[in-house]
Amino acid sequence: MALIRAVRGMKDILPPESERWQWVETTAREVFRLYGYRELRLPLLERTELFARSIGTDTDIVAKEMYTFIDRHGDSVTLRPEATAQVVRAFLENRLEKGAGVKKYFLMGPMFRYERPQKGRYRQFYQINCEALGSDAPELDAEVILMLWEILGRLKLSNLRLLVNSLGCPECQEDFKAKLKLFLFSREGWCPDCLRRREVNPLRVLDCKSQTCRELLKTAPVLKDSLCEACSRHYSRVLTLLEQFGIDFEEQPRLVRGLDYYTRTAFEVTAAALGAQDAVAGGGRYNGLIRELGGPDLPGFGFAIGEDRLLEVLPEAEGRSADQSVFLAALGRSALERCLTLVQELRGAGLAAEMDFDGRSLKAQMSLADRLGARWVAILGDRELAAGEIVVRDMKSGSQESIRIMELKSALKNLAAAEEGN
RNA sequence: GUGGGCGUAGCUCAGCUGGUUAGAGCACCGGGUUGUGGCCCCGGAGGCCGCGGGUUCAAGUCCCGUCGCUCACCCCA
Repeated sequence: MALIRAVRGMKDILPPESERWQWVETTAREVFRLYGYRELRLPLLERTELFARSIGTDTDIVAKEMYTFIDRHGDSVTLRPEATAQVVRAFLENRLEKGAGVKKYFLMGPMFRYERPQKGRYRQFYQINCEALGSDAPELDAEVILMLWEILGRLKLSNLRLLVNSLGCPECQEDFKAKLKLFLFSREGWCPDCLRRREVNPLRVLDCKSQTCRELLKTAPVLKDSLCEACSRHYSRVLTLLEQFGIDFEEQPRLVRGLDYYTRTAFEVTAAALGAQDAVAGGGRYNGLIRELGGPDLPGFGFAIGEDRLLEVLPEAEGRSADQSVFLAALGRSALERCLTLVQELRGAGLAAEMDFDGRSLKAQMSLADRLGARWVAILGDRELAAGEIVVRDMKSGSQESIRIMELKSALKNLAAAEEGN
């Protein structure tokens, strides 16, 4: 019978890889805590109109990549393709704007987009999201980017590039789009995709990968020149702060974002090792979004880390759990009985402890302990039982000694603590 | 949605121009004597060669189709 396979574009995350995921998430949580960000846990399913209204009907995400279906009640619902829209929805629905100061949230979990899978792109993929609502200060932009940088740094990621740009406010964008369109239609030789883009979404021509388009774009108008006074000041303040924070960044005047709601600061973190899908994180400011979704006119800033991609560039050695576990090897029936309670005592003391119930030979149990990655093995046979002792073996060094059974718990705790100190 | 590459053991892969019972390394199970893992030695189990059809005396090998994986385009985290 043919086995049932996972749905296309969706993958299982298994040990030991899952431990690396935990480590990434734990690290991010810790940094979020330091900066005052608190966790939001939101549904995977939202009403379809939420994404249509926020992301933009003409974007690819909404036009052809959403998992949308009609539920049993006849409502159109969609598996979230990104997080910002639903964070804003929850923010408004729960009246969180009444809170004090800048509202800072993070969220992690799966997102869904119906795309053709490839390296670094899955139909169910994971994001670590961060959103700060309620301030338009350039200091906030810079601080959030700094926080992202802190997370990436703690994860020992290197060879990353931070690309920054400003998309301006809707007025600047209007002005720029007009100039750009004029330019695009005054030149010949665009690739077929760009011929389409210059009609539908001219900004996207700017990051076309085709060689000929790039050549043509060299004389294209630059967003920066179309920024209004206020947007321009905001942008340069952000850049100054990033410099002060000692963050290496590159201005990327052609960086645009695929979602309609972005304004002013936009940024992306890329990793060359990833191949075509090289953005590990991306984000920016979205000053009109909250009002667009029916709320007050509040500004917002946020980013998303592509967790799957991040894991691909995470150094191999990082995030592996250290082996600190104990294996109890019992010889004979009565020893096994004694071990059953001992193993629980160890766990009660916070030590990871396991044993075998099948009455295998000591050799087999030692071998098992080794393969399970036990750091220490405690051996209990008739001889030890009679003497009230137990043998503790260090699996790394191979040395072992006999101690009182009563002292097992404290002895192992000391060993584990000593290990931790190194 | 479009294009390229690839489907042989749990994993990574050999298998020459079609020719007998399809191989290796790693992993797994057992053994190398009495109560001690890793290393070494010996043995074992494990494959409708993705699936369907065709050509042929003969197909893992050639042809067609199909499904899947993968990389790239598109788009994005």
